[in-house]
Amino acid sequence: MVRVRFAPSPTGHLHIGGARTALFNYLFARHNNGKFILRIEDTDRTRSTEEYIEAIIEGMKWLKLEWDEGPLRQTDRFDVYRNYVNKLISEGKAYYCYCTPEELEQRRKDALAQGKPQKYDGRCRNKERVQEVEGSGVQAAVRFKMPQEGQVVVDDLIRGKVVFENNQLDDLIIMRSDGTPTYNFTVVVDDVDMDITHVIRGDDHLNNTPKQIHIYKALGHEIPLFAHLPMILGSDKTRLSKRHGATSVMAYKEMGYLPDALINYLVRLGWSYGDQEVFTREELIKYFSFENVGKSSAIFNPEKLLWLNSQYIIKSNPEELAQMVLPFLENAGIIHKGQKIDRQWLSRAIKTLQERAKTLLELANSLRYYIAEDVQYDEKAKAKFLNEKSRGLLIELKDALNALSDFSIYELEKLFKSIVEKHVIKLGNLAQPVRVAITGGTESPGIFEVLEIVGKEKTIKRLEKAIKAIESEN
RNA sequence: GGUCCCAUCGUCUAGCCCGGUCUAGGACGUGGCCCUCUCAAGGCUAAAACACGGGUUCGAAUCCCGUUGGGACCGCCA
Repeated sequence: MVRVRFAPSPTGHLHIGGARTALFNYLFARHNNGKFILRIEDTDRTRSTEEYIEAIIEGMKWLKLEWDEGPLRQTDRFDVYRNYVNKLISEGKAYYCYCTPEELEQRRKDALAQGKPQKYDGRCRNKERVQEVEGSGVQAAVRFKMPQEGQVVVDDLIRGKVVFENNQLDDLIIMRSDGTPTYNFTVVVDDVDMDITHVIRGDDHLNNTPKQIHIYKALGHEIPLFAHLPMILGSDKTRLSKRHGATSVMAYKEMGYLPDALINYLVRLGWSYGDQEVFTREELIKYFSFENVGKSSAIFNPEKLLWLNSQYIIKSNPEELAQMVLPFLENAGIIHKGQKIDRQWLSRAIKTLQERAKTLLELANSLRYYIAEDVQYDEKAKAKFLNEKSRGLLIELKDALNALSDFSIYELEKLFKSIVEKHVIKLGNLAQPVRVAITGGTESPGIFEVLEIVGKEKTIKRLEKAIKAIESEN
C-alpha cells in the first residue's frame, strides 16, 4: 500500500512550489490507489500560526487536492518524539551537547572565515552527562551520533542513486535545549509512525536525506523510497518569491484563475506526457509516473498559465462559469450583494464571452455592458463611431428595431443585412457604431448575439442615448 | 569555502536509459497569412535550441572525461 504525505510548515500561505509538491504526492497516491496524508510541521512554534494552517487547508481545498488522513500536527506529538530521543540516548545513538548557540555561531563564523567546512566538531560526543552541568541549570540539546565512515546511498525515483560520504555529515541536533524536537528528526519519526512508503518533496531536501536515512537506521526502520522534485524558479532563475509576482495559490483564485488550470500548469512544470498539454484530472491520475518527471528546475511562466486558464474557460460549462463569476461581479460592483440575477440569461451571456476572457476577472468586466443599466463610452470609440456619419443609420436601425417583434439573432441579422444592402455599405459601417452604442467600446462578441442578450428594451434605450449624444455634440 | 544536484528554442518540454529513423518534434510567447461586423477563438505559416572542449564510434543531442554556467544544502528554521 502506497502511503505518501504533504508536510508543509505553517509559516506562510500555500505557495506555488508547495502546491506542486502536494499535487505530485496526490497524483502518485491516486495513481497507485494509495493514501495521501496531510501533516502540519509546526514544531517551530515561533513562526507557525493557526491562520496559516487554515490558509494552507483553504488552498488545498480550492485546488481539490483531497487528502485521506489528517491534518495531523506535530505539536500534538511531542511526547512521541521525546520517547524516541530517550531511546536513542539510552542506546548510545544520541548524546547531550552543552555547546551554546552563541558558541556554535562563533565557530561557524570562524570556519567560514578560514574556508573550512562548517561542521560540528563533535566535542560533546564522548562527554558523559556531567553532574555539575546538570546542576548548574545549563540546558543541553541532544545531538544524533552520525556514523563517520563509509557512505550512504539515497535511492531516488527521479535522480537515481546519489552517494554521500558519511564523514561529510554533521551530528545534527534532534532536540533543542528547550525540549522541542527539530525538523530532521520529526520528519523521520512521523514518516516511520505513519508508515510512509514514498517521500515526495522538493529538491531542497536532497541534502538532508542522507542524515535522515541514518536516523531511520538508528530507529531500526525500513527506509522509504524518495523522490526529490526539481525546484520552481522565478524569471531570473532564482527561487520563486514575491518579487516574481504572486506566489500564493489563493492569489490566483482572486485573479480569476480556475483551480484546474493552475493544476494543469503546475503538473507540466517538470512532468510531461508526450506532446499533450491539457489534461483532465482523471488523465493526470492515470498517466502520472516519476519516470516522466524531469531533473532540472523550471521557470514559472505566467503567460502559459494564462493561456491554459483561457483554454479551461473555453471548455467550461457556462452554468459553472456563472457560478464562479458571481463573486467577481460583486467585487467589481457590477451587481450588489444579494442581487438577483437570471442564471439562465447569465449563462447565455457568458457563452458569448467564454472564448474572449482569459480570467474570471476579465469575464466579469466584459459582462458589465450586458448587466448594467447604462453604458459608459470609451472616448476614442465614441469619437470614431458616434458621429454625423452614423447618426442616420442609428436612427433608421432604432426605428426598424422598434417594429421588430422577434428579437432573435436570425431576425436581427436579416434586418442589419437589409439596411446594409439598401445603403450599399459594409456591415462594419453599421455594426461598429451600434457596438459602441450598446457596449460603450469597439470590442465585443458578434453584434447580433450582443443585441439578443441585451434585449429589445435596453437596446433601443441605448441607441436613443447614442443618437442624443451625437446631436448634443453639434 | 565544502557537499550534492542540474544543463535541448526566450519559457515549458519530447527525444537521451536501448547511439543512425533528428534536416531535433510539440506547446506558450513573438511575426506573417487566412477566417471576419470589432475583439477573440480557430486554421495555416515563419523565426527560434542540443552550453563549451575533448574523447569512444563508420556515425553522438544520445555513451565517457573535463570545463563553464546555474541551483540547493551546510541553523538549537522547515
